[in-house]
Amino acid sequence: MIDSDREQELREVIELFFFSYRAFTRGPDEILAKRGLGRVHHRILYFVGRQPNLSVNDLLQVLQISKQALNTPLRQLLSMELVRNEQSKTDRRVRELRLTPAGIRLEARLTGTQLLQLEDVLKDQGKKSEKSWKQIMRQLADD
Amino acid sequence: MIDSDREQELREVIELFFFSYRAFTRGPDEILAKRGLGRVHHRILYFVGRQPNLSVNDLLQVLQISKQALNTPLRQLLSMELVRNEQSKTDRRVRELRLTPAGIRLEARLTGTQLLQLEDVLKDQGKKSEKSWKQIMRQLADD
DNA sequence: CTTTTAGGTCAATATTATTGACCTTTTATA
DNA sequence: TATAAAAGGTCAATAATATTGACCTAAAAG
Repeated sequence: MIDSDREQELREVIELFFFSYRAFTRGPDEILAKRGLGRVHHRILYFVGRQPNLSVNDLLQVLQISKQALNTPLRQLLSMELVRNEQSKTDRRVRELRLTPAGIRLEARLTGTQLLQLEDVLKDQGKKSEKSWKQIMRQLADD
Repeated sequence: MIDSDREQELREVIELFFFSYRAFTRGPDEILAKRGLGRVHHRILYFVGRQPNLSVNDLLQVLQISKQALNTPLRQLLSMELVRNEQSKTDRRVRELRLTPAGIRLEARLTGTQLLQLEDVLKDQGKKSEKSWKQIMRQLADD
């Protein structure tokens, strides 16, 4: 059992998690909405940008969605020429995904709002706080 | 413009945010799914529990969803007798929401998984890290 | 040569959300 | 007091996003 005062502190954490996550996704969401895109499109652009030549299967592992749920938004990004799709040379079943120059630009705009948000907050808090934040989040993510 | 090494550090933050949020909502989501409930039901239970006698309008402000999107899950919680709905004495247009004993128990189970997760992580990290985490999240939320 | 893997796509369905319209009850105000 | 505004509720149509199941090709692995 958790002590009641302690529980109140932890409930603050829960609420901050909820409100900050919402604030953090608002920037990209607004830009996406203007183009008729959704959060999954951003996630695809983000992870393909971070790791070029990512396979479709790897992307599915990261996003934890079904192949069919990925298919539509990925196809849209391909037909908008924001993402490219090339056959791997080592295994020709595999499609390696990369961002096109336009894809790189859109990803930079989307993620850019979040980078600015973070830079703005973290410059006030110091390197040590940032490390602590990451440690906590890493442990949560590894659950 | 943001320095490229700095950008990599901030992209780590973005990814940790994504992965930790997903891990953090998994516990309640699994319990909810067994009862045919969704994340909104948890949010209703959570915020009504935190602030008993919350009005429907106040709840809408917090959740930032439409009245119609709240209506169905709230009605379900009322008919399952997890939430109660009483006319305010000072303004009889207003319905004050409260958890029933069963609602309190379910909310405790749902939020309980998150409290345990947090307690487990934060006990390793110390009070100071916890304060830093909250500071950062508060600033993000207030954006 | 057969099986498995990677990828793709169609169809049916489910969930969750939206906007718009319309209703009652109650309070506030011109 | 008559009327406007606020709080709440609900129906309908639609949209977005997801699921599962089925089935297909191409290429690699056994």
